[in-house]
Amino acid sequence: MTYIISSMRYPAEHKEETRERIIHAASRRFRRAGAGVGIGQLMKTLKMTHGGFYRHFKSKDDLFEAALTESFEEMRARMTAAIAEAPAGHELEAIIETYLSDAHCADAAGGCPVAALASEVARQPRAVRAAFDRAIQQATSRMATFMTGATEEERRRKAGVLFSGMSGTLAVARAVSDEDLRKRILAAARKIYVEAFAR
Amino acid sequence: MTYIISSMRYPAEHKEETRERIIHAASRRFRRAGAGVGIGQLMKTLKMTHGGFYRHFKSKDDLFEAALTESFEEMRARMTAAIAEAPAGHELEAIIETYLSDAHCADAAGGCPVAALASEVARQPRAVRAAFDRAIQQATSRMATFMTGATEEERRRKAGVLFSGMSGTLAVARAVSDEDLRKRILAAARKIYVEAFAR
DNA sequence: TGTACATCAGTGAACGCGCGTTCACTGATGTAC
DNA sequence: TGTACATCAGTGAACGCGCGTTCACTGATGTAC
Repeated sequence: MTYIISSMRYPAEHKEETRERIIHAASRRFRRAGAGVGIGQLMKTLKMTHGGFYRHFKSKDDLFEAALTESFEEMRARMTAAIAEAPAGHELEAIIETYLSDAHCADAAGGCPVAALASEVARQPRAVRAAFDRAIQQATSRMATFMTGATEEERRRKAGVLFSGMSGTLAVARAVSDEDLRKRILAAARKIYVEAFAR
Repeated sequence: MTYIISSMRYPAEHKEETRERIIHAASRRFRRAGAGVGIGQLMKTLKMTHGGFYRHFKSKDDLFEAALTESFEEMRARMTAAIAEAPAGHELEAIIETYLSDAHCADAAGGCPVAALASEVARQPRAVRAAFDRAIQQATSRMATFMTGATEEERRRKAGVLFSGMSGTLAVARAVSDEDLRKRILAAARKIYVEAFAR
């Protein structure tokens, strides 16, 4: 297969880099504005034209799937950072406080894809939803390591409820138009979730 | 104002009935397929043409707001029925079991608008979001009457967290493609929420 | 080193389509006399 | 009771627009010799 690689006109990284730039921009755009974002608009922000898009993805759904997966990875990295900064034994508290922070609420583009897109994912084709399954299970497993509970199964179940619950609270807080109500929703949830899961 | 009423060519109920039929169909469609549903498609299901739509609503946003409000009312009625059937003292349990039932999960069109539309409401114009605020507060107040807690404020806060949390869990369960995973998510949430709030 | 050539990421016109909204109209109805 | 008229809910053509996707092309690049 060496001859295929050696016949490439551009360095192997070039195309891959463009692909990554598209995915990255898309992952932010989709989270901010929903799955209805157009490919034309998206490529324009990258100073490219829409035609080139199809050198990288076979369809918009294909991109959506890649962008969704990247969003989960990005979220995972954010949470890893929050956990790293937390005092030992307070990791779950840090997860809850970070996830339900006013900052995360204000930053849908850089935030959790579940809070931003869950109801739209339900209407996407199978491949996208299968990617969602995998990402959700991975995130839940990870969170389970910080939960209390006698069995792995119990910790996983608690983590799943906490995660999906927090995503709903964040989605509701974002939908609300009154600034004060939004802050109260988040504050109440932080308090109750910390008491229920991290004590 | 009698002369205005007496000058109407159709009985006063006729126009109002059509308006209600549009809102009702829209509230189901939006919940099932999202805010992107077209007015043409919608009117076709009512065996009407798109042009007539504007005799009843000044814009699509106007309809969306009305449909959202109706969805909340419908949900409220469903919950009232579930509560009425519950043994005394088990009302909150009934709310949780009904909300997180497999049946509710499978019926987005007839279910909770928060689970179906929260992330899309965040991108809607102010008027729609203001209607969402009102509906959420009303639903939370209602739910608070079944919560334990020393003060009204505490009961309200708990109700808000439970409600937004359950809506997130339902949204995630719907996004998931694996039937088994979906059922496990719902079952875990029913168990944990009942233990945490209804015991 | 210099030149001819092949590759292919990206361009931009074009496609068919459905969107939200407007508007001149139709025709069933109720009212006036 | 019968007829002329006014109302207005609903029709359907038309508008400008943006969508996802295709495709002939351009032109910068690396390779071959």
